[in-house]
Amino acid sequence: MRWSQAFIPTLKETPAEAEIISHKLLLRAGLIRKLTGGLYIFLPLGLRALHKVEQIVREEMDRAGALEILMPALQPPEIWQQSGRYQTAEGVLLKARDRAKREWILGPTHEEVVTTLVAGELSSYRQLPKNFYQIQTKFRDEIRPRFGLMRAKEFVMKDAYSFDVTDEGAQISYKKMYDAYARIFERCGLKTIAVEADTGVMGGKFSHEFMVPAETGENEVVYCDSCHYAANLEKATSQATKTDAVAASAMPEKFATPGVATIEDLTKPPFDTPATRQIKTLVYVVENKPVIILMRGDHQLNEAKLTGALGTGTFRPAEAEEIFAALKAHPGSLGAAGLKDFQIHADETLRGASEMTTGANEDGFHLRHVDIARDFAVNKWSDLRLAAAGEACARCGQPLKMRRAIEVGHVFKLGTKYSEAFNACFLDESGKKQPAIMGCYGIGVTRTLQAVVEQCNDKDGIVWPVSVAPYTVCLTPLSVAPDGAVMKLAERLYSELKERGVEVILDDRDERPGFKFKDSELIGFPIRVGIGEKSLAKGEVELKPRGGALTPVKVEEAVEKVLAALSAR
RNA sequence: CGGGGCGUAGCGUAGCUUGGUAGCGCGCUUGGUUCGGGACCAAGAGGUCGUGGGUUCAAAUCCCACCGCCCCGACCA
Repeated sequence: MRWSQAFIPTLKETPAEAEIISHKLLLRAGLIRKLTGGLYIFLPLGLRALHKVEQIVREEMDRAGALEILMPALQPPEIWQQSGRYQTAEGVLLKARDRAKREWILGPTHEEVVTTLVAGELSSYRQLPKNFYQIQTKFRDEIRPRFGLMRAKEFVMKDAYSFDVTDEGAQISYKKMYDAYARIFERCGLKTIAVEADTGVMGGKFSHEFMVPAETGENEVVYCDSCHYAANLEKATSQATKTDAVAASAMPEKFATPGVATIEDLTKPPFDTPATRQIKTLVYVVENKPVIILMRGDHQLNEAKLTGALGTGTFRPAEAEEIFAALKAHPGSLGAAGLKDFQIHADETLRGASEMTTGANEDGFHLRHVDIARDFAVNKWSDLRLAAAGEACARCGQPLKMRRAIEVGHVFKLGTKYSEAFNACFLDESGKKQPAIMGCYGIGVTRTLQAVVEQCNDKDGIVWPVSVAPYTVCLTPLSVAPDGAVMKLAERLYSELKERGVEVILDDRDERPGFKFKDSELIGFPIRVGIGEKSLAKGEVELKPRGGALTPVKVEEAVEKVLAALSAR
């Protein structure tokens, strides 16, 4: 490609819309432009990089034995009714109507479609396992699109769906995808960590997310350096540090705490009760009934875990009026001592605790000398707390760490939820009908692209890995007079590199050297070859890897040196 | 949806408090000089000041409503 013929609108200044480095660079380097919130146009360079990521994904999926198909983005609502997700996923569904006012769904994911396909086509165990994938635009009615391609209303996703005869088979399919994902992200030049994840509305059995560590990530990852345990904060566990039982507990005693409304307030004089010796009483409305949740004062409730403990996701924190109606007290003075007519869920950490302080269920009063076992009618004990950095790893006991990360991929073991809903069954060896055991596997392709930029940049711009760079080599003649020796050599190298299969761009613009250098560094081509009169006088050109040192190379060796430099990166 | 911020030329912005001519930088056009790290000089083109309403002799500026964008929270690849 000749730069003068291309469309590469680089920007010296950052548009106000961008907040994080990758978004700024995607705009400044002329890779994308915004149409409106959450919708982006891929310009030529951006599209080339996107295609590179897609191709890596495709090659690794094929290598793992998955079969590429393409399903419609437009889907009939009936199949969403059939899976039950017309209601449960309603929040993310973008809908459209045709001329007959019939409703359509712009596909946010394709479990329903692919399972319908399989239900009609596969009927024998001999045909399994199968894994179908596609690379396609997905639509989601995001509550808040953000950070350019990171979270958009429309994005390119690779989604794969595996169908197996047995649980063990499904496990193997899952492992294949897990391994393929690790290869894909590695080939994209990304450092990722695979973490245990919550299955959320997908309704699966277990899952892993592939995370790119980044301060700007929207996820919190909890990990352990010594045993390699890593999990999404939603899913993470830590050792239940038992609350010390203090012997010879007196009977509960009510005491006045005027104006005390928080755990924090009680830790101050004159009360001086540490948060670890307080019981936090939360009220949730679960399927229209109030449920009481007890946490230790220094712990936070993890709603993902609560979903698991309750067996339902339809709950919300109760409003202050609802709480008062149920307990005759306001938040800040709540307590569950002596309550009998409520479901009470408590976090494991509180098991056996005594000498605790909690609300008295009377505004302005608390109770001390509370003993969980003696004074509370706990219906269910579960792990409900949000893990925190510094707590002991549940596996090895070492302190856990926490960091932010970008989720670029997610593998799920789904089970038979969809195969049962769509009757995607097969006959096994004994002629018995069985639902296929499914897995589903997603990669945010556009997000992965941005994650690469987020991870690979310096003060001058993007530093593309060779594997996803829009062009790998930028030829920079410092003078473009067509009859000059510099441009003649540039043209010759341009042809030779193209012949050798190198994706090369020739900066034939009549611009000053500094201007061209800045542009090539902003865009981040892995190798730049500078061709100028000074070095040419010595029979040399200048090979400059992005972010590396400039090395003079002999003209006649230039092509080989470029190829060597590319394969070394 | 709740909270915060912002809409002025393609991009970045000043002006708004205290109403009266819309300014600067980048980019763009033309000419010239430059030519190894985002050159310089000169002359230009380009603006319904987000939209609608109100106040006023007069509104980018004051008031109201709406729309859009960005950030923080709930959602996810």
